[in-house]
Amino acid sequence: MQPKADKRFGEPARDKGLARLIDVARAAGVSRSTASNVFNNPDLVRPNLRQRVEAAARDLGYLGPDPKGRLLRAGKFNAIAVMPPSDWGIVDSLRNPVFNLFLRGVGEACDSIGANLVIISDGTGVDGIRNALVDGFIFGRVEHLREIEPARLRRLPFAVVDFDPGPGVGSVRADAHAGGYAAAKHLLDLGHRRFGVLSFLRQRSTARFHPAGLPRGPEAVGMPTDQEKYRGYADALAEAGIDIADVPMVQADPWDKSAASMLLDAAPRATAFLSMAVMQAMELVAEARRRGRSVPGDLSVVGYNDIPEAARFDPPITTVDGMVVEKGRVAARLVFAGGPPRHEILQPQLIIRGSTGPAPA
Amino acid sequence: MQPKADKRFGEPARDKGLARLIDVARAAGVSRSTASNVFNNPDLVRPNLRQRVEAAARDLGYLGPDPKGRLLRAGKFNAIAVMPPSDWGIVDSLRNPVFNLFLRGVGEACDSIGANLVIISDGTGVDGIRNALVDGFIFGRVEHLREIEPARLRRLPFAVVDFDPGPGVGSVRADAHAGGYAAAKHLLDLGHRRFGVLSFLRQRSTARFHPAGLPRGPEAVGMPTDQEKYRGYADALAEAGIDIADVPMVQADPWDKSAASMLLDAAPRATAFLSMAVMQAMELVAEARRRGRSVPGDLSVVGYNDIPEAARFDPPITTVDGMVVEKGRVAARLVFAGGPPRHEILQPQLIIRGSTGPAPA
DNA sequence: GTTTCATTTCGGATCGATCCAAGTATATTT
DNA sequence: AAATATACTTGGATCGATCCGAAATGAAAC
Repeated sequence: MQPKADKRFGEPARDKGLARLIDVARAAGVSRSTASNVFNNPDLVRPNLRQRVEAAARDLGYLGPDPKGRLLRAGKFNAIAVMPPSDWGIVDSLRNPVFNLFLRGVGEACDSIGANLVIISDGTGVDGIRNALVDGFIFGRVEHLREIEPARLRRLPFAVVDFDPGPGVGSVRADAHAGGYAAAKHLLDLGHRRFGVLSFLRQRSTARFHPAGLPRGPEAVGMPTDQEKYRGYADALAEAGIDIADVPMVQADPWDKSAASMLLDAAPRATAFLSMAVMQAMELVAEARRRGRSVPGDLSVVGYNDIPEAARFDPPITTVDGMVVEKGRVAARLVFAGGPPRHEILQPQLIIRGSTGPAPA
Repeated sequence: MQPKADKRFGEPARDKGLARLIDVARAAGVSRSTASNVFNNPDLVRPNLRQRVEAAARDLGYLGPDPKGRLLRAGKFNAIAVMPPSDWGIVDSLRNPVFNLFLRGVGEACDSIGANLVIISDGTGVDGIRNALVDGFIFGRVEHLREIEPARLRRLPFAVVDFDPGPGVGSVRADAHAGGYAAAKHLLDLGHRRFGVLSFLRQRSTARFHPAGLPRGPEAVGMPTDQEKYRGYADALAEAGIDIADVPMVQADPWDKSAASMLLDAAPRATAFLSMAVMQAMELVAEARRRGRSVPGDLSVVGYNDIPEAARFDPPITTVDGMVVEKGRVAARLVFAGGPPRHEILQPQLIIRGSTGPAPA
């Protein structure tokens, strides 16, 4: 993904025939400081001098102070970096609809203060962090402390999402347990008692079917947040006397289209499905309909995270708003705010739409 | 959109208690150059010295050369800027599904050479261009030459999309005429003879219905590319003896949901619809179905541009692949390549899916 | 016509690093 | 052991601007 950016050095402005501030100053017969002021504090310079400098600048084709030099003094980049998850590139970040939501949140905060948004190519690579020309970092998804170590060493403000790296670092997360709980509770309230679960796989591989619940160990249900969702499901089901270990589950990569099909085969009598991803939920609904089962008549599906497409889907998908946009906003604010690191926890909201209905009699 | 980013200057590293290269060098009892080499050309430094410098760096908590200083010498940012269309912010760029496609193309090129992608907040503002810490610019959508003038003055490589600013500037565009032509031709080949057109409005306002074709003047059919699509439609229809001036058209903002409804009312007998936006096409299909008309049985719809959602839609939308991702790729390559400005023209492809079928008998 | 005070202008120092020509230590050859 | 080749190190210059205290200018006051 990164054949080490070409290191040929840019030529100095002089050699390119470009005017520098000092050239303008000389041409106008004033000092560098005065010329600088013409561009940055015009009020301090008397009109006649100012005009002379401006004329000189025009003649030399000088547009204004070079950001490089200015930057060196100012020490501020007016930009914030988003680090894509470990093994992603820029494209993956842009393509993933949920991450896109997150970027939007960050972008909103950037827009509001006029800062630029930088997506780092070399994700969590040390070089990417060391050389990024930004005032702070946002880590889109982190699994290990060591991924954020270089940022801490650079002593730039940064924030981490969906991962609590301890007291020294700002972080935002959504209460995925509450989100999962709400999703399952909704289906229970509608009278459903036979469930199926669609979950992420941590590593890329083909879909797997688990006839009886959660295999043990950390690798089990995807990312830590997915494990929280799972426990949220489990707790809600438990209240209705259902042991989630008895609920069939398919684990699959989001791109794996066979997952929906596999789950419907595996849980032929289930009427309620909990999906940890809204894309998988849509795929499940589509597959169910292809098989002639009506949604939400015969079966109900709840997704997780709310992308715009879910609302346009036929039927519109009932899903949990995982507060992803808000997460981006908050993360950016944590970085811009400076100050002592804070930890924010957001509350997901269930959004009831058309993919869920009463359990069939 | 931009309350002028806070200009407080970052403090010098010294004052923050941060070590600089020179501090490390002093602590290790070597020259700055040698210390620099330890980080950049370790092979040049004998092991014992190197270890001394590394130890000193560790003791002082120095991670490596500060990108600011390095940058000043190197003159290269290893980043490329995307300028959102004039009145957009970062959020708008990320939200718009077609622009997102474009960003992906740019991102792909960035990933391949390990460069960062910067989305500029102050779109075409002069300051945004003047101060951006990037090696080149890509203008996502430009309507006036003056918008790119600051970039030209900065003498950084840049490329423009869907707009031909003349020989001096690199540009990429898709042949929208060909795309429009292909869309209309496809419907004609299927036997359709009664059409309706759904087009963009240039300015935000409520949907407008044009019972008889294109009003004159440049403001007529949205952006210049849309005018090309329109002429593409017109030329294809003309070959079948249909004057596009007789085809009902609704112009609307993409977000305006009333447009689909308005067009169906206005063209009750039409069986074929040409939409300049794929989102509008989906909305039109949805509305038609809501009215009990089958797609593609009773009527056919062709969109323009291919977003992933279109393929997942029920029915999958027949649309023109406007080569948006490729546009992004090419634009980025034009910028990275340097050399004399080139002008690339891409050929759109019709993608036949489920929203079009034979005209009803 | 000085003196006083506010307004402009100036030049040296600085931001943090890298390049480069020149100098010094080490290794090799004879 | 001296001469030469090679491998490391070094300090000065530089990248392009801004800051800041001091100097110069101009206006107002006496």
